[in-house]
Amino acid sequence: MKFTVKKFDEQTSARAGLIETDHGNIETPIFMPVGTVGTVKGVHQHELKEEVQAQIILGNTYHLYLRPGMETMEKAGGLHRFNGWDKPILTDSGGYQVYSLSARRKITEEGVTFRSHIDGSKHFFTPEGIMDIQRIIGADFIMAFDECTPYPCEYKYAKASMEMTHRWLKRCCDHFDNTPDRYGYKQTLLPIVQGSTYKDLRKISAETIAAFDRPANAIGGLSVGEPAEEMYSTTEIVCGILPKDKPRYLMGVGTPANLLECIALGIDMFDCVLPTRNARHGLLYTAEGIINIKNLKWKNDFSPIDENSNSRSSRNYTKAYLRHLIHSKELLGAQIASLHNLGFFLWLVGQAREHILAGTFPVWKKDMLERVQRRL
RNA sequence: GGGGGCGCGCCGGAGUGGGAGAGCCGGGCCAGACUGUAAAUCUGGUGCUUCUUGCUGAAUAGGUUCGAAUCCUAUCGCCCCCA
Repeated sequence: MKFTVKKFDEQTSARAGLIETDHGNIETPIFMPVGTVGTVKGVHQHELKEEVQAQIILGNTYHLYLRPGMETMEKAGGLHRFNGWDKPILTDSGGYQVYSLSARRKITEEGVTFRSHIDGSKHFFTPEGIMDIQRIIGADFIMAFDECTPYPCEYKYAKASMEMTHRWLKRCCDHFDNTPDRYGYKQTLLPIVQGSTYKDLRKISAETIAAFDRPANAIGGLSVGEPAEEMYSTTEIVCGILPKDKPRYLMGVGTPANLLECIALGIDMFDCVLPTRNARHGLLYTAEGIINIKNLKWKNDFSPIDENSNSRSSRNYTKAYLRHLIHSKELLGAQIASLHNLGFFLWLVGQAREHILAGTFPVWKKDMLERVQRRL
């Protein structure tokens, strides 16, 4: 993997860059659609490419390990071959499931035991094992095994958890560096900064992570319920420490406004389930504001869903029709809405990149920030 | 034509068979939530009102009773059986 910053914004910490991988290039800042179980819910791979213009998608270690399982993944020749996506893939390590499935797991220094949410069976994951699994999945970007702490989180717990995540990172790196790339293309390991919303912990964690000197770095433990201002101030501190010449990935973020603010703070990569989940629930993001397509006021609105969308279906189908589909729980509704939201998220980061390159980012961002938060 | 059964809130269902419930379970409808996906999920509201308050209310109209969704009469509607 190679990262080149094409341009630093003069007034903010935003940058436009290029990540080169064996599965193709990624222009940053970038939004990465989440495809937990090997599919971005409701969206075909060719639609991700041609309409959404996604450049990289996610998969999830915990979910893919449980189903279809590593035997199938290995026989398939990795996730790219399995799901037919030939561009880059990043897999989350299961660190988020340590948070989201907290009732079903037990953490020890050695690793985490999960009781499967599918059949209740027990599975023990170590940092080393998590590296092996992601190698087999064949992710271009492999995430370190961490603990994503909840919000709020007591200082004492946040500190102990962060220190354990750092020890796990050492184990991840050692094991990763002693195992070969699985399918003939380069795999890259990303460490994750933790420390909850405590500035001193975040500073320590960012310095510790930076010292590992990996090709890219991630920030975790945010977008777990903290106020947006906490997210921004924490991101700002961490970005001030993580090296400028390496990609910075803010995990699990976020809303269009979050993306704009965090791009300005120096984030290059984002992922979030919001555009796809909210699409299925009828919430649409547009450059003019947020639409709850289920609302009565769209019942007889026969204008296009979004005439400026990247997504062909958003230009061709009407609001009234999409409202009907979502109301009727028709699968096509979820598909159209997911395409729409992902198309918008990718358009938004693409525009951010163009304005950074053109030197017009701050002005554009100010205007867009106001627009995307409106309720239509 | 005769006999029997049943009628409540936007719809369906259960339940009750003199001491009310604007109650219960579905659904619809109206809103809200959702951030490295246990989520095509979850939460709230859905007679009127001055909305943490009162009021009206059990097909319709009467009646019995201290008190009726419940018992009686008539009418209307639906279902079943017999002719």
